[in-house]
Amino acid sequence: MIRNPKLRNVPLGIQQKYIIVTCNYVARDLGVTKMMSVTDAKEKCPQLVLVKGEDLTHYREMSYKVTELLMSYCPSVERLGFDENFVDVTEMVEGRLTHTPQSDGYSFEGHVYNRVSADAEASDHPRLALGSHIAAELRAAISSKLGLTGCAGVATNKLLAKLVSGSFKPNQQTTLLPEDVSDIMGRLSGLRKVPGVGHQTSKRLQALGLVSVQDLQLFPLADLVTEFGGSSAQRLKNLALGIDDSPVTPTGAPQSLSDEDSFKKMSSTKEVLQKIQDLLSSLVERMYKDGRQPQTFRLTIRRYSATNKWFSRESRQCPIPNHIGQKITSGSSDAPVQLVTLAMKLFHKMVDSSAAFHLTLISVCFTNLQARGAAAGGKGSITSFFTHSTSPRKTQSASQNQDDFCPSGISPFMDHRFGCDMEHSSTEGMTAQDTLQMTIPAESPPRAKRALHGLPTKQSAVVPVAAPQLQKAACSTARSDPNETNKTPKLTCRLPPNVDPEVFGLLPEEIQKELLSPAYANSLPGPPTHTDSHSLKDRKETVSDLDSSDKIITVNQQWPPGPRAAPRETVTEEGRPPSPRSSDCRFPVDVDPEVFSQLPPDVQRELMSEWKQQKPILKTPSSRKQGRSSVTKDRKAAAKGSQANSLLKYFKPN
DNA sequence: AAGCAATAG
DNA sequence: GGTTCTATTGCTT
Repeated sequence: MIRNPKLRNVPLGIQQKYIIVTCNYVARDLGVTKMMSVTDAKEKCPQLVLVKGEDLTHYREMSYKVTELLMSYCPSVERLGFDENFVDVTEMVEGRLTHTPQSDGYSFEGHVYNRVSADAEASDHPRLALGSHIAAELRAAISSKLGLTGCAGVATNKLLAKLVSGSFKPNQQTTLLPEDVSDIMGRLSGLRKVPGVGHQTSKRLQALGLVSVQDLQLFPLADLVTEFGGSSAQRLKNLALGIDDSPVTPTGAPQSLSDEDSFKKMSSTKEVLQKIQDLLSSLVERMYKDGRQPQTFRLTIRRYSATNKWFSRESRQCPIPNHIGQKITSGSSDAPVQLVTLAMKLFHKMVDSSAAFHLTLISVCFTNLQARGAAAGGKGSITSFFTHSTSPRKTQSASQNQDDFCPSGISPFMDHRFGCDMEHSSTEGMTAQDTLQMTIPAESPPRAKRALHGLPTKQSAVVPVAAPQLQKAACSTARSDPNETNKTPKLTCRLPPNVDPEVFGLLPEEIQKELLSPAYANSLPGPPTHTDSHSLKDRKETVSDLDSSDKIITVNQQWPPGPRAAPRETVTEEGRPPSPRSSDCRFPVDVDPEVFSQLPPDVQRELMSEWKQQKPILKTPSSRKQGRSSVTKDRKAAAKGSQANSLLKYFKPN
């Protein structure tokens, strides 16, 4: 993520608190590792340049840009953290397969695992070969449009795509052939290396005497079942065999937004209140920009205990009353105050503030995010607390449903998956790694007959992408002065409903006055009070300053032309989208192809992806297993429909 | 629906 | 195996 060319050849680490959470390759070569303490890192590498990274805003934004870009090519994108994406490219592959002449020889783009020359195999694996080309195209797009580099892995399922993506490291891609599944799994140094096997699981497996992947492959399923239960046992065994039938589940807009901070010690409720206020003011701002209305609020803490070092997290949550939720959505300046009140109630459910306590972390979280009806009163009228970064973009509710644009010839074959893994370098002091993963059908329409070392006929591919990290430049404005947290007991009798007198007493005087002003007396929507209207604006200005300054370059290391060579905002992009794309999707009947062809390429691509997306959304339910809890089951599908508006914000930049 | 555990980057 | 700051899913009550 650090794009400053001057930092490119300098050891760089991203610091959160006293930890180096990640670092560039220069630093790694000098002995710095991820999660190393700052002290150790500086010892190993005194020249190490550190960049603060606690604020994830810029990483998150860039991360979603990558996901959006991928979705514009293929809607089936599943995020994994901020820097990896799985893409199921099965349909793209099938589309290209049917539209390309048989006589065309296939070849692989990038590396092929365990192969030096794979040309011979390409015709044996036309889908994987096509997937490798798609992966290369996606990486090229990410590079040219976002200035990020990274790796990709192409394989027949998510597990394999992820594993193979790291085979050639930086900024390369590799494809895994089915005949090498057993090899790649067998080479893993231990069970812990299997994605999906975390620390706890590997400990339990070790207790059964299982250490290597082979141990697990050979272990009787029945014995595994007694330890883990049926479904977990089968899944674990499958993972060891390189079998993963989990679908690429489109991630869509986030299901929760949270903000947290950790510290050595916090032991007074005054500090707690202040911290919660700070966290909430930035969280509420994010929530407002999101546009959805949160239905539940959660507060979590981590306590320190002398005997047991760190105690795990505890949380309490509660519904958010509608009138408060609406204040968030509308940008009302007293939303944070109301929420602080809620939060303090939750806090007191966990902590007896009359006794001593020692907290090391506080987190606030909004969940159960509900898309607003595009209805009345919208946020357009409220201008106070925050400023809008995005104007109410095209609320095109049009054509929600035209289902049949995609190649009808694609029946539910197996899916191939392609995985890519990308390492990017970017702006100012940071490096991040992104991974793209893609899925593609492996065997074609005719059923796969080959047993591929125990692999199911189902295949998919995944490509990873990296998200850059930008240094945060501005803090959100702190609204209160801790020193003025004096009580004003006499005023409590006039407090509006929903305001806890005790909490009120701890609030800064300014806020107290605000609460007591006529505007709040009857807890009505109230006139815009813009006491804090500068908070967001400051942030935006900072960002654009960075964008236009010489220090932030949108180009990464690999681009010879110095700074800002890559058009970033200038999405004019005349490039390639048109030709390859048109074979992947058909026009709706009411679109004149000639007119379409004259649209700017990026508009073409966007329209294409919109049309294509109708399908997968409707298709999703069928690919999800039925019979589960029903509530969780079609959450994603439901979200797709009802959250269409907010999804635009995430997946349709301007 | 609430709270926590596990996994992941 | 925990450190940071997130985010998701599944289990249990």
